[in-house]
Amino acid sequence: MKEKKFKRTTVTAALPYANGPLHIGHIAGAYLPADTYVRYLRLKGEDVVFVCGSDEHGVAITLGAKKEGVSPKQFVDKYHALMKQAFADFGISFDIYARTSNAIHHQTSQDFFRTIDAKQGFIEETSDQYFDEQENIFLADRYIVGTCPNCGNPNAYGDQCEKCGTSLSPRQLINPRSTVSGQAPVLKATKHWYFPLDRFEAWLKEWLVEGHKEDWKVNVYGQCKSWIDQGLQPRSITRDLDWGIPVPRPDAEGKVLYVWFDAPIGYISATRELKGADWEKYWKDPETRLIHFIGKDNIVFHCIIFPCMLKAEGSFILPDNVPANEFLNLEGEKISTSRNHAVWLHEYLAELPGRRDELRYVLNSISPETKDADFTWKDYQQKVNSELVAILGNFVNRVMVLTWKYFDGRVPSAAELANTSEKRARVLSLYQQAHEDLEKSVTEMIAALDGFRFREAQFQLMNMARIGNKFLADTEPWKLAKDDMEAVGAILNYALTVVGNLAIASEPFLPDGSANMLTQLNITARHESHRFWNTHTLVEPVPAGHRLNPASLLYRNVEDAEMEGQVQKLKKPVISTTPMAAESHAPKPLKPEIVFDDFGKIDLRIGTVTAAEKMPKSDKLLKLTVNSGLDVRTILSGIAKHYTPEEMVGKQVTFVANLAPRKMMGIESQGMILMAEDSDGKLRLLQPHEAVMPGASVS
RNA sequence: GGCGAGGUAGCUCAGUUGGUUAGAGCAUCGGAUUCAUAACCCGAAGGUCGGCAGUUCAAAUCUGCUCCUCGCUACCA
Repeated sequence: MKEKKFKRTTVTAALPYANGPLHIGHIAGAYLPADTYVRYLRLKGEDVVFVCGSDEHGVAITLGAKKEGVSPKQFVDKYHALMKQAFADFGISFDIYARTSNAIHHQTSQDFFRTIDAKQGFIEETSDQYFDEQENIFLADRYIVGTCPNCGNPNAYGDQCEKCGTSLSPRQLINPRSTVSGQAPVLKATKHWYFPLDRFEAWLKEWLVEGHKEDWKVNVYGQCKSWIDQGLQPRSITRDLDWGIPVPRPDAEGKVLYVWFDAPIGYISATRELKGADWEKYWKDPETRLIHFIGKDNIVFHCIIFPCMLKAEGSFILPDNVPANEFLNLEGEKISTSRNHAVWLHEYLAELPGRRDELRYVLNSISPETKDADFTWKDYQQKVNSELVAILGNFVNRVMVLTWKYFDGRVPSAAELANTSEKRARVLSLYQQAHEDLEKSVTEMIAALDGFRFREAQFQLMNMARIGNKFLADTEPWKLAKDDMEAVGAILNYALTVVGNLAIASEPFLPDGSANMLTQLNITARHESHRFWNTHTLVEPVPAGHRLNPASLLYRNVEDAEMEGQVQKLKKPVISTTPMAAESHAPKPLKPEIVFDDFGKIDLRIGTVTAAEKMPKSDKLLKLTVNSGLDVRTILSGIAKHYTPEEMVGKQVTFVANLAPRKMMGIESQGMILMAEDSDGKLRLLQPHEAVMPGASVS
């Protein structure tokens, strides 16, 4: 694609869902790269608006509120405040952090809906859906469980059975029940509106598949293309719920917009809230460049569905790029809120105060730009100590200390280093080399920023400090100080120039360190900064004769003791301190009461697994041969993700012996192995405390 | 199961038309140095480029198969 000239840029960062605090995965995925990019654009002097806000609608909010015993409004108020504060404390420089429960957002979303409705209409469709009479809500698929018609798993979800992997619809479940109340739901007719995504297929092929083949990241493009190639279906955009944005139609009483429909419009309403009457040019002027920063789980929505919505509305511009990141793991495992396996942003800020740049630096240097990345505290400590402290911090410090030592804190003049001596000639040539290397790094850093390659950009920043260190080591001003102070002055003058350029260059990555450097240098450098970012060349922000402030350390080493606590916290995530995690730990609701006779019908036995193999073509099923004491039977169990066939052999298992046989993948399963399911979905065998005879009954 | 993205030195990653001894930073080891937060600077060592097979004079790079990780698979937000 040809490089297009834009007048301004609208940058969005994914709206975080207001049901829990932020963790480092969120930051690394969207907010840090977005913030870095926006800071860069601002420094260039571009007209940029950076919007974000809390996503506060949806069923999960209403359920979360119920669990905490508060209203949805109170619930989102709490998490909105928490997230807004954490972002602010961390220094993410949103121009506005809005929220989707604001009136202006409701109005914007309804206007958006009305326009599309008037222009080309939505598809209306009435269907029977499960309804929880006790809670008075319609149940989304994930909130219905029942017995899987395929494998007999009694806890299959309405969309899929996690045991056998079969895709289901709620209607297929046997004995469905609501996960909210535990009650059996009833079928109730309800009308919904669907967005005709299928009508945009041809347009998407042109705009996205052809138009963004080259300039979008390969992971983003690949997934979009695959989605489009599979064919698109109309998508429901309304829900039966009393929390959300009312559907603006007279015949839509009690309906709200589906949260996925209103959430991205939140970017628009946030801009409206911020800019007032001036907002439209950030969304409707073709000379505005729209960039969405998101995590990979949001790709399809931001690259396909939202653009189609914008296109359908008709007056909006489309995203120019969607630099989605992959995921961040923590100490080799997925970040999990339910197991409290996470580093929470607000906790980090409280427990490691004054270390904002450190987290930015580490997260940026492992940024999951092309594949999932792993955050470890050991790596954090190492990167801070041996890069941020040892290379950048140390360079700045030694230049400052040298200047104070030899020139009493006054910037020495850059005397002409004529070839009057061999030593001076050498310094001159080292200077020329350093300058050339520095210019190259600056050019590459800015090119990387333009290409959303923030890891690379930050590496080039550090490279500038490396070049500075080498320059000092090569010129050895502390030796020249014995007989040629003019040369020392010239060397330090240049070294201070490098520090000044580092102060300017580090602002998008390390805002605190940047400010600290400017303070030490006693400059503001606004004009030079603008020049630096626009011309891609070194500037001279520190004039000779200028008085410096006293030297102070930029960064401190992270001591082992500081890491101890963090590592320990992850090792024993017994009870979480965060409300969100505590709530996810809550066991499933109690099922309806039964009488003893109901229980007595079930014949539970202990058996021994004599053979086990993986079912071919199945991800989840193991085929077990079980000696039940009475017979030897084949039982299929959806535990392949949790146990290998090898480890199953010889194990005693508890199983339902009188369950009607069921055929799965062509093989009959004669029973069902009992498993305990942890909050993270992990399955563990139920075994007798000590070995018993096969066939022993369980009661 | 289908689709998408990844699998390159201990760690984080480069390697865009297939072509000399596969690169960088950090870590490790050795050396040098003392202005500096035992920091910096120089040097060395370290990789069967996930595996197998194929195309080719030549493959990390192309083709097929296969293994591993993550995501999507359409009403969980």
